[in-house]
Amino acid sequence: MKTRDQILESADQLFYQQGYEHTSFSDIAKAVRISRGNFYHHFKTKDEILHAVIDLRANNTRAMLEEWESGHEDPMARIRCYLQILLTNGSNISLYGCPVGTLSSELAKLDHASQGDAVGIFTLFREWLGKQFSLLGCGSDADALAMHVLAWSQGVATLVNAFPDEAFVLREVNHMCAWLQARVSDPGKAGL
Amino acid sequence: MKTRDQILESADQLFYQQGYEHTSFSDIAKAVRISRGNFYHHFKTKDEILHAVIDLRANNTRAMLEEWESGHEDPMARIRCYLQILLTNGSNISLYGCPVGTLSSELAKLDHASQGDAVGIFTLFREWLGKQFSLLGCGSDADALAMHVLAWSQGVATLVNAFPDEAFVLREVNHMCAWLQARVSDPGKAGL
DNA sequence: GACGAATTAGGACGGCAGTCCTATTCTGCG
DNA sequence: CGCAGAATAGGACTGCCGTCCTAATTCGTC
Repeated sequence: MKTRDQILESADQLFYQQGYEHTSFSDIAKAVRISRGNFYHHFKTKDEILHAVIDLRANNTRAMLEEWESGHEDPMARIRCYLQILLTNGSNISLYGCPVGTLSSELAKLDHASQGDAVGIFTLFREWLGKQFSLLGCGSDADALAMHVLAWSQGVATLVNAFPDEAFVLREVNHMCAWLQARVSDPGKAGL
Repeated sequence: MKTRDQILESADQLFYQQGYEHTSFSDIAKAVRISRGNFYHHFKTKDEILHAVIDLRANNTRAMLEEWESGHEDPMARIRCYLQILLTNGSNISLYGCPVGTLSSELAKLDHASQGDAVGIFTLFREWLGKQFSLLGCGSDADALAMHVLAWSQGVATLVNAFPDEAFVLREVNHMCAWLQARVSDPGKAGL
């Protein structure tokens, strides 16, 4: 495996676990077991690493979304795949929050130039969810529904990070699935 | 106004806008227009300032909750007060996110000793909301409903920070109010 | 007005951050 | 083998961080 990729992989993980600003070159160097000075050959600045990490995450996200799409014919089942991450990634989320949301929030506070790129990952989910709702015949509500699902899952991630409680996540995911079912089968009754 | 209080007020604001770690002593000194060395007389460490800021926020929160409680007889109206902050504080939230959620997330990543205190502010809202749901006759569901409302609002705050869009917040708050009404008047139909 | 305590200013300090340079080692290819 | 270019190690450099000290000033009280 190329050193550059190892750096990216470690940076990706450390940025998630410790935050971007709190992660130093030394931290990454220690993780990759490489000398500090060697970085300069692969990345000229810390911002450049961040940019590459966001790119990596975006590509991974795209691949995941495509996988869900090719794995399920039913758009509802696809959306459930999205909701399931809260459970399958539960332990990480309760420790570090959602990788997309926390990075976006941190960069917003730092007024960092890459904040837009981080939001871009949100946009991938937003448009993908919107597409699924369109396929379900939600028409002009599709984007609003996508935003609603995004917000819901973000909130659960934030809360479980504050109050680690697996039962809470399970309850909320079930609630979301039930709402999804009701909303699609009878748009009037389920609100929004 | 006492210097100590001015420091706290500025630190409170800067921690919110820039994050705890990204805010330096110099930043606060500049805001209060005080010499850097003077800090040591009021606070021995940065952690001590953070602790005092969290205390301040907790007290402000308690006061706000009591105000809502004494201002409205109807528990539903009280809960709506909570939901309204998303609108009245909309511009700050879209710029910096929720003060409670973002601080809690940051401290979780820093593995900071005060993270528990920050979560304590969440707990204030949680228990207050739970109390209102109890008064509405939700019995053993009260805490779950409180967590649900908390998660919902957190998610909206995170999303509007990523996608500044006032219409989205308005839509979600209306949705929440409608859900609240439905859930209380007919627990079975509205789910959870 | 004088004195002791509280407050303030200014800067010293050690440490680590991000950046950048240079000398050395590795690697692929004629 | 020999050589050019890539990759690596180690450390120098500047600058800011949090912390802490000391001297000067202000302030309340007798």
